[in-house]
Amino acid sequence: MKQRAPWQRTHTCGELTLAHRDQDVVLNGWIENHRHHGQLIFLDLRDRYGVTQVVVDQDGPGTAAGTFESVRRLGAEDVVAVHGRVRARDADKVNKNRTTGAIELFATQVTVLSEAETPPFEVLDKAEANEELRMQYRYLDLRRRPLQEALGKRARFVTAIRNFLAGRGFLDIETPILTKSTPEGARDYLVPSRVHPGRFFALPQSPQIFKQLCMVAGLDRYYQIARCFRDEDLRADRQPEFTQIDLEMSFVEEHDVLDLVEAMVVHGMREGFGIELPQPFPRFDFEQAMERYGCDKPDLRFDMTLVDCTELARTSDFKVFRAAVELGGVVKGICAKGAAEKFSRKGIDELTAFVGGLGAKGLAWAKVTAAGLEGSIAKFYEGDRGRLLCERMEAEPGDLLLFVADQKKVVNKALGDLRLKVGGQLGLRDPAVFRCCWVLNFPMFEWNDEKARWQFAHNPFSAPVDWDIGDFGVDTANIRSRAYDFVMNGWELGSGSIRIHRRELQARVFEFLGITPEQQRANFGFLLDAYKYGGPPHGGIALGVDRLVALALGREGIRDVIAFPKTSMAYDLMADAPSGVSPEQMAELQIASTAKKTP
RNA sequence: GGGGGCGUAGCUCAAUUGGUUAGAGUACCGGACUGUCGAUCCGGUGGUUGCGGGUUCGAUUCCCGUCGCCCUCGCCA
Repeated sequence: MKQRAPWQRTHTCGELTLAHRDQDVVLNGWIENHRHHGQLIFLDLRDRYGVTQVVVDQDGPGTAAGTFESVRRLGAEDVVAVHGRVRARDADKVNKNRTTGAIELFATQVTVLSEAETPPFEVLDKAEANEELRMQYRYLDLRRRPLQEALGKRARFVTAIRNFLAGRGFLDIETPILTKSTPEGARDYLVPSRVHPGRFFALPQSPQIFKQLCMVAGLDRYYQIARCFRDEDLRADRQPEFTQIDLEMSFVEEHDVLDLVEAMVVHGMREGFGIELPQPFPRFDFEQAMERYGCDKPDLRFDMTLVDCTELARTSDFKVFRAAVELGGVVKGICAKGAAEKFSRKGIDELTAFVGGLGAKGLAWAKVTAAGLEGSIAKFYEGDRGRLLCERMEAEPGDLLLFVADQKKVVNKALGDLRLKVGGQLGLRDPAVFRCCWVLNFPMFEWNDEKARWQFAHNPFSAPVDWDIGDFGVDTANIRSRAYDFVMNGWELGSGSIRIHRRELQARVFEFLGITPEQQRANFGFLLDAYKYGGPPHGGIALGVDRLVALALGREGIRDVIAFPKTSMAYDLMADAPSGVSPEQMAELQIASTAKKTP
């Protein structure tokens, strides 16, 4: 039989019920609250599993001498062991808000395991404290239910993912944290090398190249819950270090990866959060997503798709529409079902200002009534013209129509964002509803105005849709890559591709982007070399765990699902990191700081 | 790097047009109380108004600078 010290718990603070009545038990936990009634004291004892009420009666049967006096001095967050007997409460004294509310622990002896100073903020779920303080004393904030629940479900989710992938033959393989800096992409976090003075490791922005080398190695199926590091400015959904479900498979095409990841996400969401995702996830071509939703990460919780009305506008009496078409632009609209009454003139003015901020010159609108259209474009769409427009927009009386006319890029951006805004105002973006989709065939390259050259739209290892493409310089903007994004509720949660697996093609891509053979050798030589010795066709994906968990739990940002996050200035308020180091350490590494202020 | 918001008691917040001794709730400390569960009642401690400077007879309030936190644009292949 297992040894148990006298103070150690027999049960947790979440599990005692009427089934345990009259049993002698020991609980360990933190004092969450205490209520004194003269000769009677109530303690709420908390651990990860719940809260149980402890009663200490000065003259109670079996109450050890001195117990009451010592308990009287206890306060919030003291850590104690309570010996006692489980007692059923009278019917009128049951606390229905707690799973343990039907019983209480009648204490015979209370041992103080650790005394606590008054905490800087109250460790109660309902107590408010600003985030700065909560981050500084993260270990106290972590005692509270919102964070404990987030970390608990996150762990369940990750375990489910591991089980899923392990069950399908994936190997969990660790890749280096100390690795090589590469010029493209995000800024690297650097680590100086002592034994190679003047040289630096970089922390990985992702395990990308190593997982591809795993494929060259014939490991066939790789996965890793991988920490990634990027030294860029932060947002609510970005931390300097974050976690990805990273995986790669050999001898596969897009549908193999997508099918597997879809099943994995469904499994993880179910096991981790009890969320059932509707399947299959729709798959959109990049172009199709842009046309219908105005963006490459559609929020499918509601419809309100962008409808092209360019042909109808071509012959319109409305000069703004006709002029846009004549200049090679497009006219598109969205139909907000039943929204006519929900948007006043002022509300529509606000929408106009909103799209104005996105580059649109204006917002044409009409409310659909049984008698026809009302609104800014009504007089140009009387009678049949109006009927045709409504038909095109699939609009019925009570609907609100919103149109933007401009160059395609502007229209898609303006209407795409407007769709999200109006959808939000109409309550169509329910945080308890989850809709996923895939977006495929992204452009391979995009033009960088600033640098006046083409650059990777996704990553330099994504294969072009046409394996045997001759010249990347011809019709560059229309070359598609075999890249795909996983999207949930308008959040990009994953990104991957079928990779280039032949040295010659990879080298040509680099060359097209102006990376010289010397630079290729210096930065990616080991990957190019590896392909000399037989690289299998392969592809994979990386999913952002922090964002996925935050979304599933309806949290505002990913700090709420990370145990020890950093501030938006990439600072750890609890550990005080980064910090200065001694001159000796600097000297040993043969580095010097040029910072104006020394920490 | 740019824009915006915030900073007052341990915590959450208030303080009129720039004007008396900067208040309230809560926490904390002391007292009363044998059925509370956000206990209640009585009393008390607690302030570099983030920091530095300026304007003023007088600054929490206005101005300049600075630090920190949050949001956001750029950035994040």
